[in-house]
Amino acid sequence: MPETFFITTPIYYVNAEPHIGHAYTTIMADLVARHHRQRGEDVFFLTGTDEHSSNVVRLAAEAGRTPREHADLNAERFRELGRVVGATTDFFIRTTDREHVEGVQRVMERLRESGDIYRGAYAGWYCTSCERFYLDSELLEGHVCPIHNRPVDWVEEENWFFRLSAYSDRLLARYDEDPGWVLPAARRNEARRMIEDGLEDLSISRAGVDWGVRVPWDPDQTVYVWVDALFNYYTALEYARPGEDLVARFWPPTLQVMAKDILKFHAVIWPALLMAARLELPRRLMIHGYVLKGGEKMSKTTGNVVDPFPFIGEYGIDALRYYLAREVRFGEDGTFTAEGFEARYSQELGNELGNLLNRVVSMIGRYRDGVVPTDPGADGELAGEVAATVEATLAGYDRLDISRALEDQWRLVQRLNRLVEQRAPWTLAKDPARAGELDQTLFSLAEGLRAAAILLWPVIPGSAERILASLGQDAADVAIARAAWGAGRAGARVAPTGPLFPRIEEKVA
RNA sequence: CGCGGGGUGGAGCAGUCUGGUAGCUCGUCGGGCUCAUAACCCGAAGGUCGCGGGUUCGAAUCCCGCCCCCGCUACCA
Repeated sequence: MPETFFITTPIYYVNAEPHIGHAYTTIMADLVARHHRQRGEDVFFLTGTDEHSSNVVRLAAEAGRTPREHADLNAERFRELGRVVGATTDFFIRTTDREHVEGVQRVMERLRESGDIYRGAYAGWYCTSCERFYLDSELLEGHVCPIHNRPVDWVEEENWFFRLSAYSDRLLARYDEDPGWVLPAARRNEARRMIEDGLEDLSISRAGVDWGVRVPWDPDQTVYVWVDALFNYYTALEYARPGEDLVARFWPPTLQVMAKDILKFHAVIWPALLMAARLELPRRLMIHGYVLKGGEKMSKTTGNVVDPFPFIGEYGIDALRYYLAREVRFGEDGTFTAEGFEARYSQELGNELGNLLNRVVSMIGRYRDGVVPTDPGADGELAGEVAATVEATLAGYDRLDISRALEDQWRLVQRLNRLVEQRAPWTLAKDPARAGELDQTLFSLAEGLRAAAILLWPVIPGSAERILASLGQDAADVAIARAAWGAGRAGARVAPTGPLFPRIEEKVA
């Protein structure tokens, strides 16, 4: 049985406009998912949309729609985003799915059995946009929400509470037993600090909200949206493939990817809820940074939101995947600039990688009638470098330092360009006595490029497949094992192709 | 106030955990090559690593203090 690998993105809030940040999260998760598929693992990649909360009801009403219509419309936009960025998602969950709703209700019963659910009174100022209570001291003059600048409501209600405070020790123990549980370390420390500073019990239901999951034993209450949302990771497995027990096969998540703004929900509340429900905790959480625009957080207010769609239309999805993976160090904030994007596209993808394929295929065509020479077996040094790059790739993905893995892979690409200059095949070709050297050089170039394509496949899948096809290799077989020196199809016939990353004159604003 | 991140040649970054010649990409300047998407390769110039103290034979890296920027608040990954 192959190892299983269950990876998730957060579910995206339907009220949001899909922007490059969502694309980034999905793309990074997809890189990891694809990489593990290359290793031959049994991968399940989950994403979806978060559709409940009174806020959805309000916005839907403002748009003259029912909540359902509103959610349907926007969920589709996120589904579309996933398609456009090339995400190999296995299932797209919507929290309004009937099966999810029922799943959450079953989970609520499990939580209740823990004995850590109790009924409590809550009175305070509540902002429906924030979905949270405020202290008097936190509010602006006249009881106005400091975030939304809207009046808050005085709410007195009986809610169901989760005894989160009782889980501090167990949570800290989890952190201690595996320092790599939450990555990167800075985020782990931050989460730990939240726990050490003391946890308050969590209200996990709301009264008077219709658009949500009913608390099974108290239909007047609906489940707090975050509890509803978090358990998507579990409920999805219950019904993603009817007739199959994916829970048994995939639970718990091997890796959960998310941005730093939802650290507390995933690194504190979520594991506590799982403990209460007697479910295994995720093996690892990866908290990534923000894609900044001009060094600032993107915001609709300041109008600096980057819409990924035009860039994808102009340059192709591989270019965006490559740029984000390379430019933004996984785990840290990074900056998106049109100039940087164009620079990496033309310099690295076009000039270095695309042109490398072009010149290699062209030389094999010109000097060897399009047939890759068989391995003369004398390029041990290059073979070693390829092997080292494979190792660096595996290690990089294991540490989730994907930017680093990509840098290492790129060094191989650059090494191959250098090899062309060093060996100067055009000179070798003029001297029949050096035919052996020429064979060796052309084989090594084709072989190195073939390995690079396989290693780069998670990041630039379409382009990698084109490279393999152009080299006369099976583009469908991208198993990491095939990146080994000499593992390709022998005596392959190359097929010239158009430029992989054509030069582009127009610029996308 | 508190929590977190950051300040490294013109620009953008790595290196800081595990002290020991400061590295990468772009840009600039000079040279080479001609297989290739006017692409590729080689070389050079350019940095007192935010400021001040301390530890040390030795500090970008460890310790103390200070300054500045950013996030934690938003439609939002």
